[in-house]
Amino acid sequence: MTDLPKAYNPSIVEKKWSSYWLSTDYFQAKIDWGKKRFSIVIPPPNVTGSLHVGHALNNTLQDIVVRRKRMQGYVTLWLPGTDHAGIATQNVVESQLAQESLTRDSLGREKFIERVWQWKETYGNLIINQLKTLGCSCDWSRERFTMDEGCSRAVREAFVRLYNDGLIYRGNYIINWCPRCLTALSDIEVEHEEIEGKLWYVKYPLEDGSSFIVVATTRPETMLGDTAVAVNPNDERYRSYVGKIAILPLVGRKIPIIEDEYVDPNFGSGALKITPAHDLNDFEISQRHNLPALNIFTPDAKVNENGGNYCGLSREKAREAVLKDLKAQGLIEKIENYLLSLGKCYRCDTPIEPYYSLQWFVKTKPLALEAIKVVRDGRIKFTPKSWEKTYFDWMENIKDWCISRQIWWGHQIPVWYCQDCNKENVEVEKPVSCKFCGSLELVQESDVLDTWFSSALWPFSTLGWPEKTDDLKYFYPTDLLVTSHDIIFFWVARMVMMGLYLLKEIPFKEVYIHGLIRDIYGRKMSKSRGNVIDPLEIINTFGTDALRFTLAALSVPGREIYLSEERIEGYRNFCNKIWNASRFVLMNLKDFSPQFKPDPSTFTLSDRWILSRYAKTIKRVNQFLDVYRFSEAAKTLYNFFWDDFCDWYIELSKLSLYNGEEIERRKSQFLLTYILKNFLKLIHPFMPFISEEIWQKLPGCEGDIVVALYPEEEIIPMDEKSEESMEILKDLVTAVRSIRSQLNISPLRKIEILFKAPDKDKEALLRNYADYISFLTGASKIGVGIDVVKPSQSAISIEHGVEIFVPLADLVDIVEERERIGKEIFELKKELEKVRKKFSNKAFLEKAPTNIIQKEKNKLEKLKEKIEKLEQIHRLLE
RNA sequence: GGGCGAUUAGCUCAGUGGGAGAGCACGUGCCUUACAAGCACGGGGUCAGAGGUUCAACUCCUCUAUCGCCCA
Repeated sequence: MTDLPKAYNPSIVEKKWSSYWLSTDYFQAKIDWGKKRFSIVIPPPNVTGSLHVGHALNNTLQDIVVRRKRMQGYVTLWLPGTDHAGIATQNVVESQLAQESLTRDSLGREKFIERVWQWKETYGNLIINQLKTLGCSCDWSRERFTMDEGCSRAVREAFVRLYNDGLIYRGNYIINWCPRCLTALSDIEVEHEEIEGKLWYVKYPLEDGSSFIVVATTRPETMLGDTAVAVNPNDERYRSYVGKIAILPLVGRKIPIIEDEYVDPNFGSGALKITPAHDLNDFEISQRHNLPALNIFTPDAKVNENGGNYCGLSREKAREAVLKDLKAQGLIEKIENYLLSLGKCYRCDTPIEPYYSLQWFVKTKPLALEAIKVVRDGRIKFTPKSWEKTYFDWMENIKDWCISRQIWWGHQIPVWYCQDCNKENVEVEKPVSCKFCGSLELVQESDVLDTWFSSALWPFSTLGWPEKTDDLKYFYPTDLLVTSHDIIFFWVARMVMMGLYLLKEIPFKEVYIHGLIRDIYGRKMSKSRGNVIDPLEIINTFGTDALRFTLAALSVPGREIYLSEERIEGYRNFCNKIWNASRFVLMNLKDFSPQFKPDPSTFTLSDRWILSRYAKTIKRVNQFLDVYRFSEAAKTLYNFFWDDFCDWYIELSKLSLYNGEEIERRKSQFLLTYILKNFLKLIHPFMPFISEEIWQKLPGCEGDIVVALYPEEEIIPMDEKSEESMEILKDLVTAVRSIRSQLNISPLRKIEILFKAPDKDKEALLRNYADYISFLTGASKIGVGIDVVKPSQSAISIEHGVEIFVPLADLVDIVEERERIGKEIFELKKELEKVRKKFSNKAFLEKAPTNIIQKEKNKLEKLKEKIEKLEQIHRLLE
């Protein structure tokens, strides 16, 4: 007897194998120039906190790919690591400080950064441990961090090269400023939200006192920084105003009225107030007309000294005050409701302030050209392909990338300003003296780089670049990147640009884009909504394998994932099913010898059938995984195991295990073990733990499943004939069971069944496998023949032309039975009518392919035959 | 405003130019010596709407409606 418990207990099993695997070197990629290799780098999770279920999805999919490749014999590298996540991490550490009534300024830059490193140690380790809990088979000996020494060196090297090639510059521009994070952001770090706002029409008096010009604005408070009013040159209404001077209300500044093509005459009043320091479009117009840019806000978005009386007010208060004063002076003409798009910081949700300031930029157009080309050429392939369009659209309209951040946590920009000659020294390592004037007075740029700058180098900085390491030579370019569509611009696109620019080589050959996880209402998961699913909680409740399998089963390309606990529970039950089926097999291996090889000529129909089903399963699973159709692969495995193996094969194997000859029993033991063993290998990438656990218990399974050979299309042939015969038997069994169920016959009551076969073949099949049927239907006696006569009182059914009679003198209600058969005839006739209609259509016979016509003909014949038989019986019941 | 995706059983979702599927939920009967986290049987859908292409449309095309996402 086996000592397996009745229910699968994941937690013990998972801990055991997790630590066992880590004690081996299976996950370490050892360079072997003679072998094919597969490499992939992890999208490094942010060290801001713990993993969420989105990470679980991302890493499960990677692990499925990686484990299969490893089992297929590739030298497989999955390189793990974490991301320093500049602003986000700085924010969480700052709120931690706030709880101790500290601020980063009170601590000072150096102490603060120390604190962040402490945070990184804690949460970086937590994340790595969570990945291990999830079963990720990463090469932990190669773990990296975006701010470790090597990655930092790579960042400086990349910066210097870009700078020397003129692709990095510093300049005064309008950038997106977060008044809470107190830093510049790039365009894509701003999230736009449609809000209901207002459009205020404000009268600006003309200097000559003749009249007013009315401007329309959604942000009246910014008028404090206006330096012009612009109209469209073709706008007849304002022709006479152009060249005149307006007096800025509340401020009294004299500002010119200019003309510019940008102005849309149909928007608002057709006259646009120009605030160069706080609006991108205004800034561009101001550049064309040499207008000054007047900054009216402090970094935390309060009005500064340029705002006169309003100085010190927040943006919101300033708006109220300005409107109140304008109204008092009768300068508001009208107010309209208006839908406007409000930019918010992607890290803290604070409304962004367009801000004129001195920042560092990457000139992206030249980089984008190459990056577009490699995807067009198919050198990089997206799955699903539709994301390529998104990629192109963005790349083709790319804007320069603001990379400087006014925060402390990150890679400090490798630029040293000479205090004597004011020139920029841009170097990989800190220079001793100014290379222009020899001065020793050098001060490093205090800004740090955008987090995504270092992420862009991840696929090669982690392999040793800029050194020409063996790792880099062997593993670069990587084979695959698995990520979600929300960071195609942030990360994927930039890795392509940087890889091509710095290494003249793509960073990866394929990109698989999976969906985002949402809750059952389709909402994004977020901590503030309180709808996050904690993967560790799920793992505690249902087990890691159940979670992994669920995530894979829900991963349909191009679709978001709606996750619910019910679904996970269902796959937990599947784990239990695997467990118990294995338990059954193990319980029946008493005299099993792994050396025993059965003679295939002793295989019965169900043996040949399950082997054929198994062969198809291997083929389909491999085909689906090759194109990243995780859900189809998962479903194939699920259906094979539960529906074919458990529901039919195991049941039928009981015949030979319990009642068969020794040779037959041994044959069944062999096949049960064989199928189970190979199924475990097939499912191992999805369910690493339970598969390893059972593998280790099964006799004849050598070594560890982690490195067992993944089943490929085998020598085992598909056997359509056996599948067909088995289908017939299954349908007949179901028909009899259905009779039992409908007539409420107790499962304990033995019944007699008579089969009237339509031909010799079916007669032979039924005679040969009558034991299957009696076992599966609980029949005590089975009669088979071509000229069986329906017993007077019996339930009847017809499947595959076989008439099934279950004599039940006391149980069949003739009236009810007549009614039931009448109903079935009616349904069949409806079906028949549909098929007949096809044949009455001449064009169908002329144009449809012959195999389809044949198929329809068969269908027609079968329907006719079945109806005829049923009608006969129907008449008999009168 | 531009682009993308979705609309299939009560719920969550697969699927395919030629017989509408799964899981969960539901109903009925079963503690059948692997499994009640189970077994058996069953009910349930004008495949969003309209038009078109085709011998044939849930599937391809167009439009409409609703929902979601991205970009400006």
